[in-house]
Amino acid sequence: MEGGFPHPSKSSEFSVMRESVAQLVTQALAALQAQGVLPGGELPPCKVERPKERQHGDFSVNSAMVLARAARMKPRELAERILAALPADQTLVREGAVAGPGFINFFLHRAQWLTVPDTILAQGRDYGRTTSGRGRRVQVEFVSANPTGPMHVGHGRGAVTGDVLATLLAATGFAVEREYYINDAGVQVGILGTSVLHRYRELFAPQGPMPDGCYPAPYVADIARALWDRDGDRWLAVTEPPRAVIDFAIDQVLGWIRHDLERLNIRFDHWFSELDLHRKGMIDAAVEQLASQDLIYQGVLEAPKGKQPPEDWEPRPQLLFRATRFGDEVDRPLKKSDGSYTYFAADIAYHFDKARRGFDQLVNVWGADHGGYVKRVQAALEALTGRRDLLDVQLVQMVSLFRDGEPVKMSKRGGTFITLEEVVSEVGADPVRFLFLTRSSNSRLDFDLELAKRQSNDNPVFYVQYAHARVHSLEDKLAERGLDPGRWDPQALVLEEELELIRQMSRLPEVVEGAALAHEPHRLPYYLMELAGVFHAYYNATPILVEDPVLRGSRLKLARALRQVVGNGLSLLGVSTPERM
RNA sequence: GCGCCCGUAGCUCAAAGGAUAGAGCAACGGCCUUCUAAGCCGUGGGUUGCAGGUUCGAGUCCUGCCGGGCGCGCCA
Repeated sequence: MEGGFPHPSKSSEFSVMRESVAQLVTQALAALQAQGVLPGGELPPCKVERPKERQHGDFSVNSAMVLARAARMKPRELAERILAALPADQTLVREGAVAGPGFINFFLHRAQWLTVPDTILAQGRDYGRTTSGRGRRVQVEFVSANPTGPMHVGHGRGAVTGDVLATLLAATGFAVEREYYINDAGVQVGILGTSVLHRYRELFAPQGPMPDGCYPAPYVADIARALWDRDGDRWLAVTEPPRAVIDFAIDQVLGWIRHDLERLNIRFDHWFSELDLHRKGMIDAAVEQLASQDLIYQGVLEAPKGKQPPEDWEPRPQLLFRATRFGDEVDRPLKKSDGSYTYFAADIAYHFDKARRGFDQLVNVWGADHGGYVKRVQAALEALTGRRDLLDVQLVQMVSLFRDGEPVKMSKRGGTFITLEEVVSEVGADPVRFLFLTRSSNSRLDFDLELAKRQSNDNPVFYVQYAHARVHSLEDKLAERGLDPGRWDPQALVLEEELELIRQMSRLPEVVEGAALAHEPHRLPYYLMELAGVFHAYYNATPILVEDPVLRGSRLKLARALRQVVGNGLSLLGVSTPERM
């Protein structure tokens, strides 16, 4: 970690201009260390940024401001020293200037930028990938919808978020595994079994109303009929649903869930069963380990203040985990009053198991209503593994459906509930995947079914895909007119718009890496919309298939590079790259 | 009561602690029919909820308020 830049470059491999600049500055800082201007050893981290203002150059470095204190110099003075210490024989930077409070702004040689299209085309589908993950193992757990009913759009958002995050991490050089945690134990799946059993009996004789809390939705009857098809009247005599019936129902629902995920092109490496945790004694083992660390006791929790406590609330002693030792607000219960484990207890065992599987990092994508669980799971993980930062939880806010700007009214009771499957069937996988990532996970998302289907520029998916298709139509047009592809000569590209397009195209690797490391997949769609915007503007203003073979060839290569960048970006999102639209 | 998330242009939202806070839509003004998309170009629009603090620098970090969402025990 020499020179104060967090990611020592491997720019020969990726040809990221930014890395090359970082390398240059690193050399200068090392020289200043040798001269005694800067203290030896590791320096605080500095940044190379893309300035918003063109007049601030191609790249901007903040080293002088960060290191001024250590150097006991004013930032601008130090900036001058850094500039003077740059290697003399470099061909990258045309000009370096000290500006503002002490930024060093670098203006690159035009010829350097003009090497980028060739680099992109040479790297092809690999352009955008980096190795900074260094093969470290990351597990992304996502969806994990209860196997008690069809997935809704909120699950879909979590599914896309987790899937793309996993893809981005893989593209950044991590070894990634996708995992689905099946909540096939506990009360809810029992209710599913009871509901199915009720509908099953109705196939033989009229029954009374469903017991309280059961699922009235039509899919339950579908499961009951399938159960009848397989087992006949075998379960007529039972009163409580046997495990075989529950398992049958869960399998049916999981089949739908897999199908829905498949339609979104999402596949998991592992499906992890909560029931296995119970059966294999893994919860007992985890709780015993906590007990051996004196982190478990019998205690009485206070009822939550502020709102009405539950009807049947009464203070009673229960088994508690000392989560407060690890930053949680209160100690958390491990067993219910009937003696069975809480969901939290199973989650402790589950995450303990993840840790023992040797992952360097765990990422969970959860619905925002699970936000209250983050601290306690992290607390338990820290207690069991000593690692505070092993788990990162990305909370995904809810999705609201709209149609032509009007909210879609949904009620489970009224039967107007719209499932993920219905949305995907109506608008297609591409808009769902792309549009679900057009907000930060922390923001609620409005999804307009009509907008998602629209083939026009106000639909971001169309807008980006169309940039890709446009280049292909240029190829068609080329053949149609009997033109040859011309010749590449960077000298022919003299327009500022062309340089700007190249600068934007050069950003893909840093956007991918940044989105992966920050666990913020929405950055990629935003980048692609901006890139597509720059290209569309260029395309609208500038004829590409011109008579002059040199100009034609040069602009065509630019367009082909653009197609590669947009295509790679869309592929990382799991969105198709149509050649015609 | 406590914790987490959110509060940014009329609307929906961006912005690894960086310079003069950006896009899309809407509004306003212009051009138009030309490598497929009633399209393209441009303009205006802000005390980043409020008040302090940290530092070279805060929409971003800290503290306290205001407003909204989620959660805090037997759902997962």
